[in-house]
Amino acid sequence: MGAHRSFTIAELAAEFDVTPRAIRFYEDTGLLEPARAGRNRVYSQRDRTRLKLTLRGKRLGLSLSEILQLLRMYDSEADTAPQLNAFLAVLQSHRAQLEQQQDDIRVMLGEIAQHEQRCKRLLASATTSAARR
Amino acid sequence: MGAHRSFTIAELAAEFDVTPRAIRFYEDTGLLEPARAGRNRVYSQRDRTRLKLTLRGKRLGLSLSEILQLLRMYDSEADTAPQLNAFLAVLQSHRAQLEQQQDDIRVMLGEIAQHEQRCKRLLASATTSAARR
DNA sequence: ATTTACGTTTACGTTAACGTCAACTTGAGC
DNA sequence: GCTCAAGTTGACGTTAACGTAAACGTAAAT
Repeated sequence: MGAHRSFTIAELAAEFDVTPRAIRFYEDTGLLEPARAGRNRVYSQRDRTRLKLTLRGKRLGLSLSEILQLLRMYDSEADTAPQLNAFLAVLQSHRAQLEQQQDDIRVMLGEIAQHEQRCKRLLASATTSAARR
Repeated sequence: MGAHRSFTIAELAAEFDVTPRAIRFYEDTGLLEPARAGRNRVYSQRDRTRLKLTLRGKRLGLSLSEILQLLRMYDSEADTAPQLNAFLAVLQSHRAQLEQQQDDIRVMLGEIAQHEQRCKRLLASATTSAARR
């Protein structure tokens, strides 16, 4: 149960901490396709999932149109060999980009760790020299 | 030797595959501070490094102003305890964000792997069924 | 009956990050 | 002396991703 619950725009907005305006905007770009109850939008579990994927894509710096391409690819029924090969090519380049980001992150985390060490050393020496008085 | 080489705008543009316009724009925002030879810009190793850091930040989805803050923090001489603690707080939140991104990437790479498997299975079965004829 | 809360559409405003001219200047080569 | 390549400074244009305000509908609560 709750398997095909539905959501209002405000519920999704609260859950994912985005504005209703943003959610409607995502619909304009094709990322979401909510049903309607009269005028009002009704979001399915599928919409919720796509919203979650959208926000994850955004955190990684993808543009909305890039995210849309991904979502479309992922639930497209590619079956011919050319289609499948094209699909694979896109996946590869996407993977390469993610791996580049992983490297970037590793390097940055390393630098952060160094700065943290330095800060803590300085703080420690500051308090001990204060304590000596 | 080459230890404090200098660079023209075109050299940096070629090396990092960005336009001179972008590089000048980064200067406007404060990210770069090239010296001048008459009117012309002369970039030092330091500028080159900052450009590299800038582009890495961009790949991770940071805005130019965020990158500027980081660069400033990293070569600021914080020495009082309040400054150091503020510094540490920023580092922590930055680290948290990077770790979030790491998670996002892990999940996405997992999904990509699944799709790649599926594609390859389908391609294999397509060729074998073709070969059977 | 009328606030109040939540939703809608339409439309214009805004910020970031450059792209794209246009109109020079300047040094190197012919 | 002239051209050409590379650089310069404005200044305006563009795209993405919403924010914001106006004007309205509707259902529930007082």
